[in-house]
Amino acid sequence: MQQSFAEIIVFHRKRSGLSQQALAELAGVGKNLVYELEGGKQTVRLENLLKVLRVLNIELDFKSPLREAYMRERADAQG
Amino acid sequence: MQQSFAEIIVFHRKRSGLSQQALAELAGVGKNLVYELEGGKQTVRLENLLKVLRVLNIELDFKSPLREAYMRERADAQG
DNA sequence: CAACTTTCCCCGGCATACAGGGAAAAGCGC
DNA sequence: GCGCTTTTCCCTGTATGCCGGGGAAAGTTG
Repeated sequence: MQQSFAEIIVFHRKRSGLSQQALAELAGVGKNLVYELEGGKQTVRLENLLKVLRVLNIELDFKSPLREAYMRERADAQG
Repeated sequence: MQQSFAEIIVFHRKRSGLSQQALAELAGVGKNLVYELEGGKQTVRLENLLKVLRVLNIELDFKSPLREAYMRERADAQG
């Protein structure tokens, strides 16, 4: 894929002029979690990653070869 | 924007002809985790979500308004 | 250099995600 | 109806993610 979420988080945080502590508070997580997230730790809870991404206005997207077929089926089912 | 990872996982798993148990084994996680993942549980470890997505050939992508600026900066720094 | 902010990295303790077993219910073909 | 497979949902022990505090190191500003 692209860069790790770690890099992206650091970049967005700094662009927002936030310290790790400030980001943590806005996201409602502990300061250590932000630190670990930025270190690329993968054993974090999805919930907490999402909280941080939300504050930084970053969205998560899924990609797969079957994705288009999925969209077609849904559109089909719903009209 | 898109569907939850839960829906996507179910869809891809069924398309692969796998049972929850089989997917769990391929991903190296417990069967209950697959069950919870498909139920949309957000308190799972990112690591485990990624393991399952990998088996199903689903990639994660990040999107943000600042993303382009990020890419430019990187390209700039590297070449 | 001094003063201040931020980041790094440790710890102690609590909360909870996880694996795996089991059993009832649901689905599916015959 | 009867089998067989799969899914749903419970339980329990263990592992570990998380928080808050703190202090050293690194960075920033003057």
